[in-house]
Amino acid sequence: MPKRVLLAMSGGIDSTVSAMLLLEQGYELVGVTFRTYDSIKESCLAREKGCCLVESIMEAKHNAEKMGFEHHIVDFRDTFRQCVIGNFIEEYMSGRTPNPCVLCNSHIKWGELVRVADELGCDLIATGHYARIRERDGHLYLSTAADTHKDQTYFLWMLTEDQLRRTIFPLGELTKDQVREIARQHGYTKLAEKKESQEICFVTDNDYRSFLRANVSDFDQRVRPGNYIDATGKVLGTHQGFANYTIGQRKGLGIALGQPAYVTHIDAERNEVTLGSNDDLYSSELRFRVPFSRPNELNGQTVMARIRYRSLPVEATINDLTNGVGRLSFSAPVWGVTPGQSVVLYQNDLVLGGGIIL
RNA sequence: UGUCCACUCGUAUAUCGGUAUUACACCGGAUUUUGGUUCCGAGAAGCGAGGUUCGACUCCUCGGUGGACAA
Repeated sequence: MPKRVLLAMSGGIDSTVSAMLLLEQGYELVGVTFRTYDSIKESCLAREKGCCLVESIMEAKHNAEKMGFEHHIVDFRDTFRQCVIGNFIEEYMSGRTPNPCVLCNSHIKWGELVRVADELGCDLIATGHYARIRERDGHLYLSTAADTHKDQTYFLWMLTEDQLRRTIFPLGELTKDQVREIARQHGYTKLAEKKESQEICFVTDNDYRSFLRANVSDFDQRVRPGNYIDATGKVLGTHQGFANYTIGQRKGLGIALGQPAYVTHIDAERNEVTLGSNDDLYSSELRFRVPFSRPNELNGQTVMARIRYRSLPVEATINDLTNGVGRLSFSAPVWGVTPGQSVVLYQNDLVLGGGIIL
């Protein structure tokens, strides 16, 4: 009897091609698309048509019907708002830079997906992520995708072994080009040419600052203009409120210092934003928090640590890991350590764990 | 009121008697399932009025504005 697989479908090329592959492999498929938030983009209003979001949900449904398997649209708006958006707002309002995709993957995509899978009698769950799963010493680990440029393990590091045990990544062995080619072969030429999705899904028009203003009731009271200062505390100018900035930011500072200026530190309490040079952003150490413990003992290990998506992992040693808080010492300084972002710890292709930078 | 100094893209600056530089900001694009970074491209200026000169942002005169000093 074929195994029933619950496939998370966004309406994009990756999840659609995943469906094709799973069907070819003989799985019995059930498609599910999450309704996570409602927003309307200006660009959609301007064209007086349904928004991209609704269109993708419908496209996912149509694709599933076309391929001949059942599809469900599940309303996760409450959980999503509470968990992902809530954390997003809280982090920014504390002067940190959140990583909503990481949280969404672990809490919504997998957290809720497993529950839905159980309800629908599915043994396994699948998504169109570029990642693999590998076993070592009796434990399951995330493993980087064959297409290193598309590897998305950074956003998936919070998945637990229990979640991995029920997961399939149909695209893990493929490159993006191969995925496009498969879509074309199946007649989905338009989908193959579709632009990659990007940006935070619930933030319209790529403007998280407006989102905060619109979704934090007392935003204007809590986020007020304050001082730009340098490392010595000297006042350099006026900023628009700490929550509008992130570590390493150069554009949008609205201040001319005669040389490029970057945000090097954010103090939400004092509403101060420190500016410095590019060199000032290098550090050889960071502290991180682990929300749960992995099956292995990480303390003292030397790993490859990635402090942001699309940056090369750098060799680092894990120290003083106690009570879910640890220290990471890099063998070479890294640029732009940003509190709130994830640090993901690799050993070759395996994801050993990760943490939230403090 | 007198003397001296300054005045250049939105901001901060460079240069030169002959196409006005650079940085930041702004706009567009590339890259990217977070923020940010990076890359490419565009627009954008000589305080005003005269004069000298083939040609003035540059030199001269007057005016304006700002600053310093003097009283």
